[in-house]
Amino acid sequence: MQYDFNAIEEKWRKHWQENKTYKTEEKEGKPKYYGLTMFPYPSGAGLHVGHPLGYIASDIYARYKRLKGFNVLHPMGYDSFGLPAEQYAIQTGQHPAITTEQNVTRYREQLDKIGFSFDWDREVRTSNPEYYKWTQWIFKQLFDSYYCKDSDQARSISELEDVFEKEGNATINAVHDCEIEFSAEEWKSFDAKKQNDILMDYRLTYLADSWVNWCPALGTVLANDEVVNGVSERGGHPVEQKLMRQWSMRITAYAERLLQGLEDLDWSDAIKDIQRNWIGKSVGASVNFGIDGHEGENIEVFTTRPDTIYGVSFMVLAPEHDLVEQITTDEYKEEVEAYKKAAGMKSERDRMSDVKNVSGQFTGAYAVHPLNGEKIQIWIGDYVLASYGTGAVMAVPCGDQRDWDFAKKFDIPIKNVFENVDISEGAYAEKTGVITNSEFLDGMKVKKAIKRAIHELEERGIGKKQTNYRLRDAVFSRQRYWGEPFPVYYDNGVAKTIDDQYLPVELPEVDKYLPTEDGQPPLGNATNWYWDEQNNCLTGKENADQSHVHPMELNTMPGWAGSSWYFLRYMDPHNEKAFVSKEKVDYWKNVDLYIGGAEHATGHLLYARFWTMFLKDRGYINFEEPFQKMINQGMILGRSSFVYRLEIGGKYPLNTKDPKSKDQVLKEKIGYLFISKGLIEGKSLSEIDALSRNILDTKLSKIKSELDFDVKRVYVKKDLPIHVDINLVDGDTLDIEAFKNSREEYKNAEFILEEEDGTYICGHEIEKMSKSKFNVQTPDELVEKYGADTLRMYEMFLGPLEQAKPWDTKGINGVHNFLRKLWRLFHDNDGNVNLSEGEADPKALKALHKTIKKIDEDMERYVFNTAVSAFMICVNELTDLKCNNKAILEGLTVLLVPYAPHIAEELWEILGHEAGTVSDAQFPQYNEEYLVENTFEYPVSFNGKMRFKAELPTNMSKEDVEKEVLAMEKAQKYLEGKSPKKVIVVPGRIVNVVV
RNA sequence: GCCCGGGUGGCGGAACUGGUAGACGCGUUGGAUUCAAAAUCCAAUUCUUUCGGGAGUGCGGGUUCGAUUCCCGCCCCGGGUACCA
Repeated sequence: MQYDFNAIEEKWRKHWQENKTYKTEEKEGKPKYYGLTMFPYPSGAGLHVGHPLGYIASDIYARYKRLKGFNVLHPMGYDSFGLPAEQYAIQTGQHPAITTEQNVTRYREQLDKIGFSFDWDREVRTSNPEYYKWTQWIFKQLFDSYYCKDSDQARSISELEDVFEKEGNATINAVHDCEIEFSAEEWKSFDAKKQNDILMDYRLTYLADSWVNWCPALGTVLANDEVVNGVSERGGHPVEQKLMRQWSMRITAYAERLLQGLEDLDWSDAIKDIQRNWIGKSVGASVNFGIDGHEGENIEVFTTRPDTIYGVSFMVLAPEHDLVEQITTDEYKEEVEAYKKAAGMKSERDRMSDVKNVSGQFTGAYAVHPLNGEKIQIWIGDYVLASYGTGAVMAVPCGDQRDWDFAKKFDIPIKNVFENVDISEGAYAEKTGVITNSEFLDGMKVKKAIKRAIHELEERGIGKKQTNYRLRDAVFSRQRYWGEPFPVYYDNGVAKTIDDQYLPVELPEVDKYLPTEDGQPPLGNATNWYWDEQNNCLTGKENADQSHVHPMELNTMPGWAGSSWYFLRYMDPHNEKAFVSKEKVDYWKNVDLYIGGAEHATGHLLYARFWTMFLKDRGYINFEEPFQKMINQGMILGRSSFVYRLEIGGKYPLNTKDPKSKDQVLKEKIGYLFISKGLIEGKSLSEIDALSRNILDTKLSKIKSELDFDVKRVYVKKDLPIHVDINLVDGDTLDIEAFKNSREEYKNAEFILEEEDGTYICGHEIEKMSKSKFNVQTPDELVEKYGADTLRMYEMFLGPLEQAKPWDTKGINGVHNFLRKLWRLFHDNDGNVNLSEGEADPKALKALHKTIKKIDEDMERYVFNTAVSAFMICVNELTDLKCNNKAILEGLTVLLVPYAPHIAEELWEILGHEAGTVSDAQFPQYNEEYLVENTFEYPVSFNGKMRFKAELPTNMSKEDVEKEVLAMEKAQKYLEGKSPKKVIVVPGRIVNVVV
């Protein structure tokens, strides 16, 4: 029998499904392994070959761990709330749930074909009410918590209320936005609304007004990168800044822990760095500067260099700073207003890209240096951002390049506080050196001076040590339909959460998915979207006038809500009493290996860490990092093909009016003309025109009679590359007939072909895979043609997992041939099973054990491509040895299970084992004895150049090796009669002779 | 600008701590088998050469008996980030 992969793979897929081979077990005495891949958003386009890359690696690892005797949890699910389905719903009216269901079905079909060992009984979908019930529940937990800085953890908000009740808020050390201080008595005297408002300032998820990019035409808020030049990227509608009351997550409370936690994670440095930058910790001091003539007013600045405080020569406020209006003198009012206006006109993007142009405006006011009492000018400048720190800086031009540029531009004196440092050409920003001209800091090194300065500032009550983070609280509201509804209603403006027993609050039906006419989010269209406090159910607007009926929250949660905790649900997916049981989460703990794209570095991967820390604080789980080790798979790039369309134009008699529209007519009449790549490569337009002359003239003469205007001739304007579907191209050769049939307008297209062989050659380029580039390779066709085992191995063989690489099917034959060669080891020339029993050949044993060792090492290093090579080498060697020994082939079969599970099952059965049991076989034990060599072939180098090889016993001493080698005839030749200066012998490695 | 990652044959890539550069696969060329094809097998394949050799891991230098690997300077590509005080 030939290697019939179709039959084999179908057989085993069915077997695995029917026997639930990959059901997760928690057998006693076995260690646990939790392997996870980022779950996909089920888009309409289906999977392309890039998707399974990470899944295959993850599957290989999970299967490997299983063979190594682990209880393995390897689940899969769908991140099924999201924009594309909603967009589609807006266009077609089809409910996003239906679209999602269809897409999930398609994904599942595709995934099933690749032979993954997922335990599908544990599938989760974030859009399922049974799932988002618990997303809502976690939201409520956050709502009912505050962050206590003393114990450095989240605690119940009721504890906080107790404290308020007893002591007010003066003693409490919590993360909050509360601007007032109150006593216990005052607290008790506040009405419920006021108390709720205050608690809101402490909650870990809270309502606050935040500035957003509001697009009235789209009825939604846009992310910064969706706004281009002040208009929406999609559609070009105007965007305005608007204050909106929205839910936020107090992730900033966790800034330090999110930063410190990175230390112990086995993630790539790239991702850690991105998170570190995002959190953006800077340590320094806040300092208060008085304002001349404004008693009691202060400018608070944040600086990381308090040691340079004597180098301050001016102050800069952000143009939006609150104090600007108050302190600007009459003399400068006009200029300051003008500057503010100009700065306001600039988009953030403009301000970013315009780094070199320094601008600013003097306010006429002076600050008072808190240490030496000097008067210093106060300026405004748009290089100072209102949103970072205090929106004001003390400018130290000798130590900061931006301040230096500013001082130079406006002729402000620069004071040097660094000993023996020249600052005539630029600022000195290094954190080394000795401070001078700074009174009590003179002669101190920077580090010491910083400490001393802070000490002094604190002593004199003008400043304090402070740490700043760039990280902002995360907005948690979306003006969308297809997301988790908030379990929240508003009783006279006070947000209240719905009791746990009535969760989930299910997403209501709406008749359209757009915002309402008065700009409310889509949920404003729902008929039953009021909460009846008395009957604990949703009800309609008609009951809204009853005192116990209140409007529901109209926003929904963002995409990252469901994905922030999904890894926990897999442990206990059907639990109706808890998001996960204590028992399950204590068993499986965090994810041992997480595989996914690097693009989620500041989104999902940060939020999931935040929620995990929070859930730990509240005692639901006992670890605080979700993903212990992570690998980010690189993107698989597509190979796009291009055809080159000739853009034509006409030469008209003089005085012809409106040649453009006549060109258009010509274009339509003449139709599409494509030219092969070989004819335009490196050619000028006039050369191309000359090549096309014949066909153009013929064409023109044919249609001339149909024209109602005169044309002298037709010429080539340019050659326009157009993406062509890669399915119509073989290598670079276009299937012209198929291309013509692919689109109505190409039916009558004409082609200028290669002169040599009359083919049409396409151009190509490596790009991101996307539908619009017609370069998407789906796994399905490859599975059909070569089988899943081949696809799995080929995707791994392509190169290191983390690296981006172009997809090219050219090499897939090689992997497929390998599997066929493996098959032949078990069969004779007629295709009958042919195995031998008994002792194995030592050479075969060596081949096998070398491979065991290599696979083991590669798996421990998470290197998959070289493992495939190792299998190939092994099969090549066994083929050369004509080895059909059962014991050897058995070992090889088990080794291969993670990579090619279908053929491994089949061969396992052929070897006489119970069907379907190879996944739980034991990984072969490596035995070093088989690899012991008696001799080693020493490469002999002269002056570092390898000249010849010398086979010598491995146990020979250094001295003897030297003697033997030098005595050799070949050595004499390279010595040229001289005696060697030095001979280096590294036993078992190399001999190097220095002449 | 700053911070990461990378640059090795025609192509994907290998070489774990400095020790035979180019494993493995693709492609290409030649051959065997076959009526023929598919499949399979064998051989060659970094460049250059006067067939002795010479050069060679982005470029220039250095350390070393020996450098793809370590150090210094530069160039190019990919990703992240951005007046962060």
